[in-house]
Amino acid sequence: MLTIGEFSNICKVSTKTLRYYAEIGLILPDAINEENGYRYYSIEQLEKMLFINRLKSYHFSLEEIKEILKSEEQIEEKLFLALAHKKKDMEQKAKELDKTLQQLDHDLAHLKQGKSIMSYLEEIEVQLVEVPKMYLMSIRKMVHEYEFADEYKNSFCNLFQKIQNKNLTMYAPPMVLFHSAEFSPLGLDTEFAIPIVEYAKGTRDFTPGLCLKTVLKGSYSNLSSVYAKQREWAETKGYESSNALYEVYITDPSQVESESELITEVYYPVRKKAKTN
Amino acid sequence: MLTIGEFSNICKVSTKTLRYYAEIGLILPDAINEENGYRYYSIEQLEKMLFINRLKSYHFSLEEIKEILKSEEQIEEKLFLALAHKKKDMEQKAKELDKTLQQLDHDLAHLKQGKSIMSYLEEIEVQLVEVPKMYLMSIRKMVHEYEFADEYKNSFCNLFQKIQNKNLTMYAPPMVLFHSAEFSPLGLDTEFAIPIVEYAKGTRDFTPGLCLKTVLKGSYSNLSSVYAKQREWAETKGYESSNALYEVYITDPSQVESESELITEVYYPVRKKAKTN
DNA sequence: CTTACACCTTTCCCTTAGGGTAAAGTCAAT
DNA sequence: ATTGACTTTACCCTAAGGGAAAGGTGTAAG
Repeated sequence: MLTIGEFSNICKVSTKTLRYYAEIGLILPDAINEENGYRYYSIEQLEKMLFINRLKSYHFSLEEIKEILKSEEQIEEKLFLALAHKKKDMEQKAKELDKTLQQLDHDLAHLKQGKSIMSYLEEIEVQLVEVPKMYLMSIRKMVHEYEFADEYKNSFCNLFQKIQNKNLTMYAPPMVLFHSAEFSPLGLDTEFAIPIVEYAKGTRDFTPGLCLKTVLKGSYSNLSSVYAKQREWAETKGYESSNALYEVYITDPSQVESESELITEVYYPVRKKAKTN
Repeated sequence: MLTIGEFSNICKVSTKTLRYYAEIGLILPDAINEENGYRYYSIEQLEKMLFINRLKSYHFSLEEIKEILKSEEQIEEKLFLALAHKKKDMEQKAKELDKTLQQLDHDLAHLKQGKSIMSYLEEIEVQLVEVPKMYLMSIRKMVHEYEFADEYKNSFCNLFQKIQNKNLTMYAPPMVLFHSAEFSPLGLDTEFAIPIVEYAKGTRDFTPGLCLKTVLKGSYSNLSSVYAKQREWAETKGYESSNALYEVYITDPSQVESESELITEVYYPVRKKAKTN
């Protein structure tokens, strides 16, 4: 039998950690001296501890490791599935890390040239446009971010068929309107819509009127920069919000190879502010 | 002025987060209504918030971000240094992620063949050897892990010179002995030593005697597996520890291209256990 | 003018995976 | 018997917020 200190030295796991693992039931000492509470670990437990360390290196949470260890019968299948899943996670993470590193390089290059990191904001163009009244054929539902691409495809597939059936004419590219900006547990209140020339049953009026319009090329992560820029523009030119903003996805997010090919139009309905001074 | 909710929607940062940032002084509302405590943010703060988001995406801690924002004068230089440093961190991280992914693939392949993940343990060979008495020329000091490679080089450089000066004969490859297994704030109690044939002043006796010996090829992260294996071997064959274990670094860790080229011998001094039954 | 409802406030507890420290008890060797 | 290394429990702390509760506001519609 090994004392906690010996066990700790062999496995390179601190005694503190071992006590914690005992507390959460991950690996319990083989025996505990009733009188003084000393923990004793068996030689066989070394292998279990090494296994735990291995899983930890794969970024499993202790809860997940417990779950894997618990399954006695089908441990191999469960382990295989868990590992395969973790692999995907980690590949995703690696990809993101790579993307972030590219961004970082980009920023560093900018700085070297004496430009500010946030100078990209100045390249965001805001135009004031009058958007004519449209008829929309649309589907509105709560959508989570992760299912957005799928819903996008399904909804527009659906809408295109309806249009064909009813012999209607498309007036502009498909649009997506978000009717609430905040995230709720149900997802975002999303309306997939196609502007139609003719009025027809099942369509609705859409009259955004005067709008600030910005064309965003590339990743959606820059959306908030666009929002900010438009807000700033409105502020300095004396406009105020008149309605909920909406976005037009010129490119189909599920069809695009790289994020950099994405094209999105952001519309922010405004009106001239009444003079207050 | 923007309410916290508007500010939150534009920047895609939760109101909870904004309150937290105000609490830690990262970004304070431009104005607070004295009567009802409502926070109001200005349009100018949007850019600051976007900047914070950018830095967050580079894995800066909020504390670090605060530090960067605080420096008004030399913000560009500071930012440049910080970014360059973060870049190194992230590249290191990416490398580790890559290594872990390779390991994972390896394990998955093993599982597919129906082998257990821990089956590698069975390939760790433990031999019982009698190590003859040696004279050691050595330097002993507290060494941190991160300075190990440097200390290794310096110490052996030093020792080699001494040997040459005194005209002594090397008896075996350079060794490193760890006299305490646990980590202390001062580092590990490390002895860099070269076995010498002749007895000479400045050398010390070293008589490990009977030892379990294992040759480890590859990364040090498998050291604990070796320890565990030797312990198990000793247990089942009725041996017990007789002295502190030591390791011999056949390869110079600073000269090796890839971790997989590392060769380390682990010696675990033992004696036959007195029969207790 | 009232009411409904969305929005805002503070306060308290919870999360992960342990680290640090203190006070007190215990083991083995000298 | 003493010493020094080891062990125990108990308590507080971390980073970056999330969740919920309880109560106060703002505004738009009826």
